[in-house]
Amino acid sequence: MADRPALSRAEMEVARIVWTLREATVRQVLDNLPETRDINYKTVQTFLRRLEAKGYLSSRRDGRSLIYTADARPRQVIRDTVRDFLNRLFNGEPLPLVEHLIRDQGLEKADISQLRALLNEMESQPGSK
Amino acid sequence: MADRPALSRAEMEVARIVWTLREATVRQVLDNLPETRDINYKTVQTFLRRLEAKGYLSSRRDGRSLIYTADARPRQVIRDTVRDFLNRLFNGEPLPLVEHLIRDQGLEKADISQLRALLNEMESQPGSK
DNA sequence: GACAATTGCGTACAGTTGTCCGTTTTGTTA
DNA sequence: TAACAAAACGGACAACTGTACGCAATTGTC
Repeated sequence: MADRPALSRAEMEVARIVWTLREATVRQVLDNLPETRDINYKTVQTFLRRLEAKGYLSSRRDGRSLIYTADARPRQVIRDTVRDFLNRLFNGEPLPLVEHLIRDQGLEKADISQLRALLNEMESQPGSK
Repeated sequence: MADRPALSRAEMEVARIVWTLREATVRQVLDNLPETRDINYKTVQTFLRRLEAKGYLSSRRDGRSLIYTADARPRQVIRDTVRDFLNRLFNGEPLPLVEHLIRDQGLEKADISQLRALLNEMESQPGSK
């Protein structure tokens, strides 16, 4: 697990899409960004290039295009990113953020029951770490 | 509610401390940063200066020192920051982040019951938003 | 009052980030 | 096969970030 340089906000946004799709070209990433996100093809291309340089993605050629795939383990990257966010904004404590999400970020009613189920599940199992 | 330039990660870290203390000098912010955070007095000073320039804090003089206080509404700033984070990492959906926090960020057993209580509370009330 | 400590103020600076352009290469199609 | 469209490649660049120094002014201490 090489120690890679940190991801910027925009880089993370792009990397996540590749991870979700499992693999993607510049064009596909562009198409999968939210419509509200106004961004140029070339810009996305730059981010993917940088992500590869930083060791987060690999690329292979397919005809005229490059296909990017995960190199670092996404799960771990997300965990680290969230942890950093937690440290800076919530004193490192997850619960206050959960509370904030529930109270201030419009968690739906349906989500609540799903959450409750998750809590039950957690309780029946010993700390999974 | 002026449209202020976004806060960088480090700026946010510093701003949050001022908000928590309600007001603070450079020295106080420095003292309230986590011990693991190795950072120079002058650097903190720079951040506070920039935060004022960006319209997030005001300062008033008290003898030799400057006391910084909130200018923007912290609640709103945090909400916006979390929302941005959510958009980039979790497709804008709060529930997956909550799940991540519970599963992957070591939520304690005690937290679980507290969370359950919160859920009950939410359910008894109509959407607060 | 002299000296040390503390603070503000101005300044600096390399690295990162977000954004994109111009040129070249490579499949595709008339 | 010549022309076209779509990509890559490589370069650019201003703004922002994180980090901190040096100096002067203020204040506390002996």
